[in-house]
Amino acid sequence: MVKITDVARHAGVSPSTVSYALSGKRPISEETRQRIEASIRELGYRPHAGARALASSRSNVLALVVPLRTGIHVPVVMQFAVSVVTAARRHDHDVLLLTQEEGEEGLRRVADTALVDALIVMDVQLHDARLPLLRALDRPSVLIGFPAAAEGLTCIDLDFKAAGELCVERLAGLGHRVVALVGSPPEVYVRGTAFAQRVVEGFTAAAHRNGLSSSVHPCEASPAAARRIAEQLLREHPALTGVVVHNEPVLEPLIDAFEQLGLRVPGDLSVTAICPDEVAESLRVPVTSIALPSAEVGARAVELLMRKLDGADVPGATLLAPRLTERASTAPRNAP
Amino acid sequence: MVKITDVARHAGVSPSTVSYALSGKRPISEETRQRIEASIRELGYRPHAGARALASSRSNVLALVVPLRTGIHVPVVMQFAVSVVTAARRHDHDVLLLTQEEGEEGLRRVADTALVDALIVMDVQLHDARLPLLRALDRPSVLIGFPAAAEGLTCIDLDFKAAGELCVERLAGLGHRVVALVGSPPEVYVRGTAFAQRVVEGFTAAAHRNGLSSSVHPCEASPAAARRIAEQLLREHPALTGVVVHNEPVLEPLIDAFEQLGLRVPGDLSVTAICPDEVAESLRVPVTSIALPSAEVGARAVELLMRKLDGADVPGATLLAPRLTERASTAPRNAP
DNA sequence: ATGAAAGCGCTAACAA
DNA sequence: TTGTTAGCGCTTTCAT
Repeated sequence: MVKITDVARHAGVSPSTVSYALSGKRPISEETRQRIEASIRELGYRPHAGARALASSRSNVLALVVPLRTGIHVPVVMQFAVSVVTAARRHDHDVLLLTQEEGEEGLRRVADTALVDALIVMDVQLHDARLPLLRALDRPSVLIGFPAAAEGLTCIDLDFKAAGELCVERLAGLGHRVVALVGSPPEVYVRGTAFAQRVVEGFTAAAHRNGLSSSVHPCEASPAAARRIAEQLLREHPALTGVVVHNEPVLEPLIDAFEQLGLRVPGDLSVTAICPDEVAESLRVPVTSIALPSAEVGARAVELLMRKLDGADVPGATLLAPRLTERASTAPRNAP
Repeated sequence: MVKITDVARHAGVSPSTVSYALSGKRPISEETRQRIEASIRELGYRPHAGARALASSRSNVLALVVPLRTGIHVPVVMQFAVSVVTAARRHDHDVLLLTQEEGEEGLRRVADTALVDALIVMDVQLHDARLPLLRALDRPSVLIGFPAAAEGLTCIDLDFKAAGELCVERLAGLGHRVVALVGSPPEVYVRGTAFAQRVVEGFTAAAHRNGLSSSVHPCEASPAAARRIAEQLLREHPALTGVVVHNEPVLEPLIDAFEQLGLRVPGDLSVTAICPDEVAESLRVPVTSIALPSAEVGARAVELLMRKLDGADVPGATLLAPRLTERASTAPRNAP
């Protein structure tokens, strides 16, 4: 194995000069730098990661904790992971993959052994058991998602309020005047500041702003519940022509129910959803939707972490702008 | 930070004794071990990963290279990655995530900097550009998939021949007497020892063994080609009642074509496929299929790597037994 | 602009 | 069964 002293000897300089040439942490004369670079190439030198980590107390590795829960959309996770790796590489860092399963002990282990410099935690729950630990660790972290109490933590996620707004704006733009939100199961709204509530806020505010008649309907995640909601909507809001769905499992049965009740999508009813693109695309009627911008979330999470590692202050909350993808479930309102 | 000397002092022993107590590389008296363990707990000691790696020239980290190619089934990759992490942890190793995108330079980097001890490479192509590098690296690797020339490499994959056989056996067991294989595009068969050919071998051998009439049909990955094959099969093999499909993108259009031609699946025609479970499940008619056992492949790949790291010899080729999942596309042959 | 030298925290000979 | 000690290869003060 070729080491830094070999390079130093070959280039006729001291090891520290090679080190500084590599890190750029102090000025090196152009000529010396050239010689060093030539020696490095010629000898095929690669600094030993462990030695570096030991001497500099920086491993240049980030931990990424991925969820295993069923109900999480796997392609979203994968896309996210890839974007984290890509972004990390741009900053000369690598990514260590941890599974949720490892739990708090896993986080503590990679942090306390100095195996990683910082952590990215996906799928953060409202009352996540890992929060106290993340606050206590001596290395920075970024959470994907917002827990109920985010003080002292750095979080990033889709701007769900803006997403709710955007869905309504699009429906309004298509001429719809009566809209409904089919939301998450009731219990989701109960436990404090949830992203589900943010959707409701955005939905309601935008409906108001646009002078639309609107209503909000929490919905259990079952086909039967979807069917009931569809019937209720037709009964109570006969003029309804626009629906926003923020409840993945219910999306398909809901559309089916509407059609069985004699409403064509998008002929009689326009539907927009907040859900992964894979879900929206794969439905019988591909649904106009807003997805979590996973690649952007990953890249931004890494940027935040890098700034924290540089000792800079970063915002505690980062909200990403929603992007709506037009598909087959939306159309202009029929002439009355 | 608490270090090994702190633990040693606290326990009244030397640092090396603590080290040996931790690694088990030499016998420690029960009493001493107890004292050391107590000190470790009390002080909250965690060995520094970088220092360890430097002193022992083992990082206890494996690299996992995941594909980005479109056409690769993402859930399969993810499931595989999770099983690699889980298996690695059982052997006290962590997993560094690399993307295909990083290419050979990425492999060389993590190997030459001693960031990882060994590598797992997914989605190995028949003539993979990384093969020479993997052979030349000073650390062991395991490939998922078989390249055309696998000498000097350790590979693992589904036993595609056995998969071809198993499909036929199932159809034969259901009473089918005339079967066809709709295979990969023709060019796949041209370029040497491919997994596609292994399927053909198994299919043909099993058909023979069971006294079935059989035929093999390479097929382009397009709906039009699927349609043509369907028509051709009906024309040339009117008694056909069993089809094996080893061509993912063609699966759905092929079944559609059969039904448009008046054949019910599985009423008139039984279909089995070799494809990811996600694909098989999501079709209009869920298809009886054999999937790549990703979790098992991941776990086995790690085991192989561990044995190589221990200096043991391992087989160059590991073939995993296929497992067939019964779904809605197969039924006993109609009484004639 | 460069060099000398002291560690970083651990492992593994070598000794006893 | 345990201790002593010399590195592992690099970074970073402190000097010059």
